[in-house]
Amino acid sequence: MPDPDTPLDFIRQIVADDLRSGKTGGRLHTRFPPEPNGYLHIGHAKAICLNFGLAQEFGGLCNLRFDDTNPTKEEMRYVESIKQDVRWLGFDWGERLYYASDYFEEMYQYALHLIKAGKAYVCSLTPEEIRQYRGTLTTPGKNSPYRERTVAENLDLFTRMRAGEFPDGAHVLRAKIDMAAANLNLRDPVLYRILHADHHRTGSRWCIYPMYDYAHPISDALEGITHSLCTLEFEDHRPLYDWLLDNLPVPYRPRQYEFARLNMTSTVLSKRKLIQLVQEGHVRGWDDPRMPTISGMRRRGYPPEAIRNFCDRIGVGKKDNIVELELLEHCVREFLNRAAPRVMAVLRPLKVVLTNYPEGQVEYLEAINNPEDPTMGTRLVPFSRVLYLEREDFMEEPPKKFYRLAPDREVRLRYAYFIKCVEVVKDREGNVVELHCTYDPETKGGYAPDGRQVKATLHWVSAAHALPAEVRLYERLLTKVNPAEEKNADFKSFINPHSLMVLNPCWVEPSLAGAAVGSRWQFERLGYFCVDPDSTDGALVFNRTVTLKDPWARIKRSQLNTKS
RNA sequence: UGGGGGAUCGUCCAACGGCAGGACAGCGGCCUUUGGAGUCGCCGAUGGAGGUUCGAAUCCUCCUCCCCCAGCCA
Repeated sequence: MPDPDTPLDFIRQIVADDLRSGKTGGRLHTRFPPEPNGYLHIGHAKAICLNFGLAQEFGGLCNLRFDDTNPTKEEMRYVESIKQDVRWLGFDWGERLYYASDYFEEMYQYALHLIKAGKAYVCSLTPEEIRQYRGTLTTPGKNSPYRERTVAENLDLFTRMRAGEFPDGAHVLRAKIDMAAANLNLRDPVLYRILHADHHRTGSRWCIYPMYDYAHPISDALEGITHSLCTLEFEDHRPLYDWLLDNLPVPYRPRQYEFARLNMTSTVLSKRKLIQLVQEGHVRGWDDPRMPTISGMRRRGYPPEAIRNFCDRIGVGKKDNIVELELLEHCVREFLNRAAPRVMAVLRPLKVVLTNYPEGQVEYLEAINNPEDPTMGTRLVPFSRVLYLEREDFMEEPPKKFYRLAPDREVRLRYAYFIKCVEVVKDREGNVVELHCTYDPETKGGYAPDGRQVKATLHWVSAAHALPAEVRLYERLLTKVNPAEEKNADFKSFINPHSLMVLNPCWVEPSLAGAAVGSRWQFERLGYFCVDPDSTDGALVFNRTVTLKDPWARIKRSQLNTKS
């Protein structure tokens, strides 16, 4: 049971009340019902955490059920990716993996029941005619001319629909409710359509397929779902959900509750738009680290713990929302700060020669793997005469508040020595290509015996020992914070042309040799990085998961702003 | 203009007739061998108008604004 001190969202409130009152026989049973027609994204993660989380918290069960009622859009590969993503997020459906298609026969029998009760009929209007007969938001619809077919005729036609006697679109089965209902969903909704299409699970066994509105309440009832949670746009469908359960001899009576779907800044979460990004090549695939998909986030290095924590923090309500991406990034940093070992890597190398360091000498310096967790131990990092430093860590004419290396200035190299820049080497165009520095042998380990201080500590790698790597940096995929706000514009015009930057070669410390694909590291002072599956034996590829918080970047920005 | 929902700091979520609180973001201090992390502080909201009440974000009335619905998609 949940901690009595933390406030419950409205769904948990309902569940707690129902459990207390015995309304559901003391049972909680939820389900996560994705359609296998695309990859799961962070919005699904919210639903997954809600449904599975509820079951965990209240001692209930949560099923994984594929809502596979439209064979023209669904594929087995999506089923597999969805299972993998749910599992990766840390949830377990036990033996309760179901498919709406498992219930096709029961659904068919229930349809027969409705027909016999005079509550469903076969309609032979064309799709276009059905639309016209439906009326509009403000005007009632008209009864279909086929509405009064006899039970016998309906039974005959529906049986023959199943038998494959008719082409796609020739007939549909409709519920007989009320063509004048203010709620369009009640204007004799279509229950079954003819689709001569192979289904990824039932093959060619069926050529009529149930609609979502018909299949969902039956699936829920068959599985004994107590609380059927869905998003707000289905609120209008609840009267139909209830109508079907009231008119069918189902073994259980579930209830539907609706919550607000997740929106995030600088992000699109509609399947249509995501599939467009993939198919038109705006990203490298469903698992592109810039994608808000679970697989994209996994590849990017977002830990499942962080995603779950994010879902806890955003809460569950009924009002439209747009959560700032920064909150997700905060959750990622928070987890990785505790979990990710630290290493040194130089993304934009600037060669530095320590002119007074003995040629050919190598020292192994002890470095702490994670200051947040001493049990993670230490490692040895090689140090020698020629190093790479981060280009950004040197400025020939340092502005105010720039504390890093500059001509004649002394800084500390992490775990190593104080060094001082004595000469700047440039090419013919005047670009800085190399620095000559001296080191102070008295400062080994990074402390000066005379007590003198430096303002900055820089990361570095030894040129002779470092491993080459490719590093991919990611920025927001979209340039608009709230893409949905721009109603008249194509979201693709907001695609950030600089969302991916590939850096190569970068140099990483040798301890990273053989780092496992998917392993997550903090590159000191730069951010968190994750080994990409594109890595090969000889060349590591890293994705930047998220940067560290960077006050200097902020100062730079404000200095730029005040100048302009 | 039909029906269904929803409005609390910039953002997300609390407060369930009794001091509007937390988180993220932003800003500032302390600390620091990561300008990281940590830590302290500041900024900052009940859509509007009436009413009920000793007392209203919460109850009532009216108004305003936002979202969803006219697939044989889910």
